[in-house]
Amino acid sequence: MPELPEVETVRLALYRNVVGKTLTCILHIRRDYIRFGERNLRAFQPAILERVERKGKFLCLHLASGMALMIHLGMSGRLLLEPSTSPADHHNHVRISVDDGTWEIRQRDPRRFGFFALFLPGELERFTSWITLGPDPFELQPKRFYAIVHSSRRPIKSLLLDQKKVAGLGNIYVDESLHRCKIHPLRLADSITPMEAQRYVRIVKRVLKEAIEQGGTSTNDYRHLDGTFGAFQHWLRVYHQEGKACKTCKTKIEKIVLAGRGTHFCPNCQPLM
DNA sequence: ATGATTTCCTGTAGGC
DNA sequence: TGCCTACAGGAAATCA
Repeated sequence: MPELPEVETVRLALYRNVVGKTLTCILHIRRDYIRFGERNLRAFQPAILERVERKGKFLCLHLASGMALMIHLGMSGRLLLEPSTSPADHHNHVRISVDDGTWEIRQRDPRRFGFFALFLPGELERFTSWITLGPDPFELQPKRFYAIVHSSRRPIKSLLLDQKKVAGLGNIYVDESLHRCKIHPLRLADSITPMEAQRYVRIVKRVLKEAIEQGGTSTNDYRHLDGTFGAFQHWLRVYHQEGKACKTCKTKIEKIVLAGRGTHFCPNCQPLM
């Protein structure tokens, strides 16, 4: 499922391939996939894509006209740049024509947990899930992070999944970062020491950076803008590794359910104190 | 107010 | 082999 590294990989690919080009028209939108801003669709006009912003797992395509296309990939979403001659299937909920129409940006999302929205100038500031996002992990200061965990008695994993606390982490990178940090996912957030908080900030940045360099994790649905696979699934230490030997201590990786999510950890490396 | 639970959706994996 | 059910999960809504 696309998390920060996957969304960032798509953002970088959009920069290399589409920024500076004109988004000509919205060819197709599945009505119940829009969720926000549907009344704006008629207002769409051709405009140059000026810049692509990522906040957490959200992508925001800023157009020279002042309009903004907001995209969330949900859990099975892909953003693909494909020739308009290649066949689109019924999972392509949004299609946008680029320049002369030889290429299209297509959002494909079988499970439809993602969304697409068109915002007119000034409307972005009222989009709650965008403006309430917590800090990006790459801009997270250890002191700020300690303040966040110190004020919550939720299990640390549940807090890390909360986009209002920290933006961009999902199930894969929470499990991976907690294992590398030797913190049990059930530990209450306010039991995290200042030293652990400092270490976590350092380690989560490193994991996310490595994942971006590997082009993200392609376990199931995620693909690059050109349809190719990411490679970070080969570097996972706990996620989807239940029953396998921990890379650090050979103990079997366990899987439990926490906050409704499959949660993977090493019971030896990550003691529940 | 806070945290836990439910809901949306469909392809896939597993059981019989 | 084929059918059926359970499961996967991001974020909003709802519940306790």
